Amino acid sequence: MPELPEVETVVRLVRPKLVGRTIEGVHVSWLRSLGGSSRRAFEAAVVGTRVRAVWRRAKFLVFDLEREGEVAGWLVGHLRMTGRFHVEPRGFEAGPHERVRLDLDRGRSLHFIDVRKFGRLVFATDLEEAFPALGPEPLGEEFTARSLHAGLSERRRLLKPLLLDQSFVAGLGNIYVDECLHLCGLHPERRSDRVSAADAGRLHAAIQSVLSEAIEREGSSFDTFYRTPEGKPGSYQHQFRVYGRTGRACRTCGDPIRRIVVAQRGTHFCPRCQGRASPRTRTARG
DNA sequence: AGCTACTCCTGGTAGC
DNA sequence: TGCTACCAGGAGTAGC
Repeated sequence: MPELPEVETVVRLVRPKLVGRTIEGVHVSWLRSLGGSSRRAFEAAVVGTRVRAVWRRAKFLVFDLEREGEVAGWLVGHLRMTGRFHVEPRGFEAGPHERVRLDLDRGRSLHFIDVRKFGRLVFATDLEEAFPALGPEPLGEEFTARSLHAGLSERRRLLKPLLLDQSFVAGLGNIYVDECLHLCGLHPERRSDRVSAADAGRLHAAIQSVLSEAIEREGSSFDTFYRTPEGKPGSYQHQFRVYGRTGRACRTCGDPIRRIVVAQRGTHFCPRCQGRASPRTRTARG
């Protein structure tokens, strides 16, 4: 599932191939990938524009578009579970899962490929409107141990669903949350307001080190879905401490990794290294 | 405020 | 072999 490290990898690899290119045509095979726009409106908005910049916010990819030097809007992409971007020579056969294709100058095309069709490539004239409420970037300066501890303290939620909440911190997903919680030794069902400042500091450090290392390794590929725009798998999956390791030995203590379901998400953790969940009493009815 | 359930989707796989 | 049933999961939404 593409999370921040995978999206960052895609942005870095696709940027040099897209910046400066003009969009000469579009081909849409799955209308809903456009997020509610019609083919005609999308085409009118995008064809003839030039890509000025490619960047990332949370798990969104953003292409700044200009027309005759003026801002013409933005293309906002989200890979969700199975989305991929590839830049290939014109005529490249991207297969049955291509949803949108942008034909570029200099004989190239950008392919948006998405098996499960949850991903989006949306044209926006207002960036603020295009994004949902997003918390700080976990690798940005705003996100500190202190701010994390303050945020945890003012909510009363279970750690795992809170860390998955993009309005709390933007960019983590199911895999990296499990990895971060194991690294800092916190149970996914610990209540957020019961995390000490010291533990929040460890969690903060864990988030930054897991994400940075995953970016260095170009993300994680453990099934056929995520590949870089060069078609290569990432390699962070070899570092997984808990994700997908149910029943196997914890790399720290040797006890078996357990899988439970928290907030409808498969959740992997070491019962010995990650302590106890907070008791559920008094959380539901106050 | 915070929880669960449901929705969108398809490929893979378990069970028969 | 071939069928059905079910699962994974990011994020939005509805309802309690």
